[in-house]
Amino acid sequence: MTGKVALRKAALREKLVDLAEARIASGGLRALKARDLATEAGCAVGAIYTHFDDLDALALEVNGRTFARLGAAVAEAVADPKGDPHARLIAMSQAYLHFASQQPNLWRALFSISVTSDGPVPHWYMDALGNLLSLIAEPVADLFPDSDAKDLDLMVRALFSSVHGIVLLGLERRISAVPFDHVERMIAQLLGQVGNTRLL
Amino acid sequence: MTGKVALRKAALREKLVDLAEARIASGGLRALKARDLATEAGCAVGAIYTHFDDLDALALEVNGRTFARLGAAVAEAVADPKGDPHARLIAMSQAYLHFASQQPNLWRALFSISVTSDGPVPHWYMDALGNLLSLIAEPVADLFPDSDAKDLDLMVRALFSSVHGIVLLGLERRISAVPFDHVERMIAQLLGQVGNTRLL
DNA sequence: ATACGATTTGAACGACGTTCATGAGGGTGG
DNA sequence: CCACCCTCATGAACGTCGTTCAAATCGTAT
Repeated sequence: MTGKVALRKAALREKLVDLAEARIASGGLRALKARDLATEAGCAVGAIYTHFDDLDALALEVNGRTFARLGAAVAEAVADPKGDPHARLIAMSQAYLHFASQQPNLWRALFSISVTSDGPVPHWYMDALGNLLSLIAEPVADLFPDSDAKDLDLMVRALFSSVHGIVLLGLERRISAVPFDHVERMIAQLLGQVGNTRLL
Repeated sequence: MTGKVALRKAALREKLVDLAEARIASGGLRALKARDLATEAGCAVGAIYTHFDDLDALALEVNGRTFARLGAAVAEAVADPKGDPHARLIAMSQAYLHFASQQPNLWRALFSISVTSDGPVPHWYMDALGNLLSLIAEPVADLFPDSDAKDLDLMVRALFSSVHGIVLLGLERRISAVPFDHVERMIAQLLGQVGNTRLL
């Protein structure tokens, strides 16, 4: 039975990730403190560092979970591919907006960590982003049937970045005192413009 | 002569802002440390706090300068209003991109501080943003002559946020391994799509 | 039962932002 | 010209943070 310590170890690890997720969700990345975490988890501060290189690594683990849920939420929004390309793009974007607005701290952490940390991007990060982009690629390809793959890829990235920017600044009270449904309208307005002209 | 101490005081204040700007420019907001700053300025740590409430306030002062330069750069890009609305929008956006790419840390600080700090937004912040938005508003109004002011305002904000998002993610090596001129193309592609259809 | 190795402990370390009693030095009224 | 005052600069000190590490703990294999 080579498992008793392994089980405890795995349990503590998961508990730490759970607690870290809760703390980030409620107070943002800044609320992730080693001592608080250890106290709440019922272990010593040092124990954290037998499971994670540092707190950034722990936050990255939380980001992994968050990104998976985000991807699922967006994928679900286009699960059955009925509707014209515009409608699908808008549905995905609004799923993105809703996800971001319902858990702003977790969502923001997705993009804050990557700025901070210096190491290589984790594989799952690029994978998750790739999945998101490939979801967008289908309706975009329908909108620009005559464009080559390179232009389409740029347009997909441009649209993702655009929606991301609208959501980012839209959720920032300081910048846009814009109410929530205005953000929805901005997204719909922008995406409604796309696809009536050849690229470039 | 009620001025000798006032001069020294003003000089130190400006020196602190200069040094803070240089440190943020070279190492990001994280590189703004009270002790380093005091050492380089030739004063004691405590002196910083006679001029600024805290380091955030000092960084905010730097942001004020940065935002002014950013506004000037974008305004210069559309100084003489020849060219069609698309060309003007693209020129402004690429000025924005160039500014952000040439001083990424200062540019990022513009949007990092506002997330962190909790107080009310400084007046100059909203003013500077308003100026930027009004610059965009003119070509956008040309592109949508039949739309009402409310829709136009939303479209202006949507376009600003979109370009901001493209620049933000485009400069983030981790997310898009996209070379610089691809970012230019993404902006041109997106903006080229806008204005051929009625809004909403 | 004993010894080993992995895991946990929590005091300790260095760096950080910020504060505050103390000191120094121009501005001002006599 | 002097002495008082009051503002500003000083830098040691405080509390908090992330992180480390020698020592203790405790399954587990022999």
